[in-house]
Amino acid sequence: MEDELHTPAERRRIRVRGAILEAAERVFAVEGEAGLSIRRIADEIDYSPAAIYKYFGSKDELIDELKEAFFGRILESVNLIADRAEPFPTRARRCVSTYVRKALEKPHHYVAAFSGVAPPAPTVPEGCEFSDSNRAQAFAILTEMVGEGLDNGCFRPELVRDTAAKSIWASMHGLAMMIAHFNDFPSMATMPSAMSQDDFIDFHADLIIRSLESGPTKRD
Amino acid sequence: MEDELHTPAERRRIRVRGAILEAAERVFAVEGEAGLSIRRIADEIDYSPAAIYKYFGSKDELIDELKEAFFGRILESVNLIADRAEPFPTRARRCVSTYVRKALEKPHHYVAAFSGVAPPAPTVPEGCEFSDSNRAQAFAILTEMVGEGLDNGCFRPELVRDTAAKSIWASMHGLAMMIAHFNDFPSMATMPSAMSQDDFIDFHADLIIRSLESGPTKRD
DNA sequence: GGTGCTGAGTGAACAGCGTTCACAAAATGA
DNA sequence: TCATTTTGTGAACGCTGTTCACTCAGCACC
Repeated sequence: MEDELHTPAERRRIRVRGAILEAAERVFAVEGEAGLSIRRIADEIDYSPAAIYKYFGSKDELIDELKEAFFGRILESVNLIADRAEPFPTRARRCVSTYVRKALEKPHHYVAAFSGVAPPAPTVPEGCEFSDSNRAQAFAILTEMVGEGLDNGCFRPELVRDTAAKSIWASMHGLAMMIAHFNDFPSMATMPSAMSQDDFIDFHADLIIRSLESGPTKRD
Repeated sequence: MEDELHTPAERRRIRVRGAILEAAERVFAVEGEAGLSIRRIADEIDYSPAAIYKYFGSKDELIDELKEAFFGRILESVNLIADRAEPFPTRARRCVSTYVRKALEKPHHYVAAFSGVAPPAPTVPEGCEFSDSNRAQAFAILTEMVGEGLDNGCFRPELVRDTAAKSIWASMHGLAMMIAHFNDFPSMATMPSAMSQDDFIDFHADLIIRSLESGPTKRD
């Protein structure tokens, strides 16, 4: 909680660092990873390109920080919904739809966060990944939710918490990626008459949760 | 079916073009989009970098051809399963799991195919996309399958074919992306004891189809 | 057979990229 | 005030995609 460091040098440093991140964030949100270059950031904050390397070890390191911060904000929003007092299966559905909607506020960020390919061997990652903390937190929210559904009998008892949680994550991640990638999803060019994007997110969330529910489910 | 063009010049041209694509495919599969450069391809086939531009308009054009070919191969495999005589809900599940498994045979290809972000405005795409033909075919397979499930009463009658199909696509796409991105999915570093990757794919496929089924579903 | 012509292939160059490095300037601690 | 550390810079290296003037081989036609 004691974020305020007092020496002028330290305050100056985090201010410049923040300016770099903020400029990068701005460019990245609009033009994506392709439009973001070290020289571009340097122009934006009126510094020389080399200066940025006094604050970040590499471009990847800088971008990773952007991605993780954004993903953290998504999790924050989902957490807010998860803790809200609301009847259960509805709340679960809202968690899913909130995740997707939050992710789509900055499609470039979200897609970039998942765009690397991890190597099969246990070597150091090539594609940039999430910190274990973010992965773990995303995962914790979901397992907790599944656990709740199991406890109150809403979900099928034979389900394994962790496994079901990963399945939910995969499915909602897929929708976020689809909409981010195809600007016209779910309408799609070949099939113009379709559900609105907002309605589709809710529909998808319903399907995801429904796949876990125990009894024959009925909706209002 | 009359692919054989007779003039030596024409045959030579498609042979060189094929060599370029084959070299690119090889490098791309192992090192991904990052490791693939025009100069690298040129080295691989003992041509000058400029020569490649006699066969492809740009690097993006070349890579798009790789991606589409790969996605086409995925669809081919899924189509084979979809047409096979097999009891229905099982066949539907197999379509989903086949899609995921095929996609994961070349993770770099699959991830790259979905890595661009389409602009919100109806301008020309910035991220590389699928040809409408591939999108349409992927979509056609799924809608047909959903239609079959609706006809034989296996799926809930209130479902809309196209909407349900898109939802399936999103969910299975999500799993493919997850496994491609996190090398340890679904185990994951923080939670090592978990289902095997193969079993998880089947489990996920089961959940996806189950979310569409009408009655209380029971499995063997 | 000689004569254009079309297309394949090339080396050199351009602009941009991430990154490094020796160096100047400024801020800091004594 | 002096020494030291930190901050910022310009120039360079090696890489990238792409273009362009150029050469040369193969083909059609008279």
